Amino acid sequence: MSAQAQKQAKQNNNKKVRTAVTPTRGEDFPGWYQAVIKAAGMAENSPVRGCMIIKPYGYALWENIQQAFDKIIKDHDVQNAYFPLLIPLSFLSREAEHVEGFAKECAVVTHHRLEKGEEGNLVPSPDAELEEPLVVRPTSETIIGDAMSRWVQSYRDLPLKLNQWCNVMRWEMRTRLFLRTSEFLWQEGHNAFETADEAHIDAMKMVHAYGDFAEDYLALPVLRGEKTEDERFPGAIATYAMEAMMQDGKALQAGTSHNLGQNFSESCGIKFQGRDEKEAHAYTTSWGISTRLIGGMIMTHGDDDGMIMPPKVAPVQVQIIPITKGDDNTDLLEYCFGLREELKERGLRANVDDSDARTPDKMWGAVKKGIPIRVEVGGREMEAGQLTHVRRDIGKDSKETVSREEFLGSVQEILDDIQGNLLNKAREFMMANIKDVDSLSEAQDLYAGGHAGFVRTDVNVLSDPEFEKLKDEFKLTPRVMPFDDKGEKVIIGKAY
RNA sequence: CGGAGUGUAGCGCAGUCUGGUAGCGCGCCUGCUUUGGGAGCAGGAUGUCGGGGGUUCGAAUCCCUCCACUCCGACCA
Repeated sequence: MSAQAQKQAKQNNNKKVRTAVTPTRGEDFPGWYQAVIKAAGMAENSPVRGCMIIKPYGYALWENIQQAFDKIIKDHDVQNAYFPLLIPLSFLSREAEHVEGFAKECAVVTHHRLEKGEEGNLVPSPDAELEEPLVVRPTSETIIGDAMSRWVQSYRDLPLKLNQWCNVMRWEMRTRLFLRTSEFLWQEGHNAFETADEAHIDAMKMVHAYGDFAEDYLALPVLRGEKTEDERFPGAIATYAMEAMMQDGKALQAGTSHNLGQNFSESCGIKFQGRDEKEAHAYTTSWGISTRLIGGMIMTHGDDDGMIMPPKVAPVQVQIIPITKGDDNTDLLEYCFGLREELKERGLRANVDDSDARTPDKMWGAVKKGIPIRVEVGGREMEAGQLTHVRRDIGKDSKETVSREEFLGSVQEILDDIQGNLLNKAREFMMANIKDVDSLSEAQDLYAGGHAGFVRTDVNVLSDPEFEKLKDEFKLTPRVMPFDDKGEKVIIGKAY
């Protein structure tokens, strides 16, 4: 083959549009999801079954989520605290439904010492067995309830609003990075009130706090509403949730807020003397969001070139890539670092890629990490006091060369536009994939015809025997009864 | 816990049926040439072939045994 022919063959090959990530979403959605996480360097599987290692880039994203939502928590007059990782087994058993719900997925600590076994390996020492086994917290209602029972004596001690940022463990059968891991990071809020009304209002307030946060910060459009009885948190009288739709049309429960009524205050003994001088049990709520949100962001915003970070929580908002030439790039790097300083002064998270990687690799690295704005600076731009910038959400068609001043003046605006664009695109997708149907047979036809999204229909279908068949056939579950439909409709879909 | 499968270099795999000195691709390292959307050439490093036991002159390969993981189901933020 001649050099010319080789060049031609290469060009033809390139026409197939090489994606930064393989497989593509269309080829294999779950495979694509794993590849995005790997390509962006967010997390990986660990030697411990079902537990992930969150790598610095993924953890930086979590920290930004944490910092942003922590402010919101405090705006709701909730105080942060920390409770033990290990919960006495007897605590968990206090609430009947609760223990029933979590018993099957608990990691249990039974010993407090190791010794040399017969084969020289370490084994739990038989004479060091705990009198009462300890459970690695799957959630902390019971141990926080126990503390509250001691802290609350009078109606004057209420409301008591606590939150903790921590890890929890649920021994899941099948795990997937961020979406379902045995150990995950979350915040769990636990509030106690004097009246049923206050608890109801609080549970509602928090699901809306989640919904607003998901939309405003993560650009995740969500449906807010109540969970059906079957999908309720074990021990709750009502569970409210925000439900998101992934690009494959499946549902992701992105956050939940529970009204626990007096179930936990009775089983944990959270009682107080009321204004009427009588003894009463408090009304409690609990609410949580987790690292699962990261999985939701990936599957909502990512494309075949990898991650796309919403600017508000992006670990790096602007990646500056010096287009180095020859040996001495001192001036160019100085220009780039100067630019970074100016971006930092504007409160932005900017980074200069001065690694010795090759330029195209740096560019694709920024693409795969989903950094909202990539800035390229070469010798020519430096001379002219210019730079070239590209938006991740649009790609190379958005490439523009402007003066440094102009960029600095408009960079925040561009980031805001990206943030809005991501939310709008995701919202349009979700809305386009929710189909209203009047009957179960209509839903049946839709799914049989390959519908991959949600179906919205009358809540009465929940008690229809035909609904069970539909659920089984297409692996569907009732996701949420949206507040927007006043609880008269139910959203049905396939869940993660 | 049921069904299926896989463990060989950092990653992805071939080699196993039919026993005979450990292989390929990517990545990594060195050098030169390159560098504005995924470079080319040349050279190089890396392995208790999941663990233990057995058969054999000889085992990644055959036999026994244990272990781990993955996928499908049941469970789920």
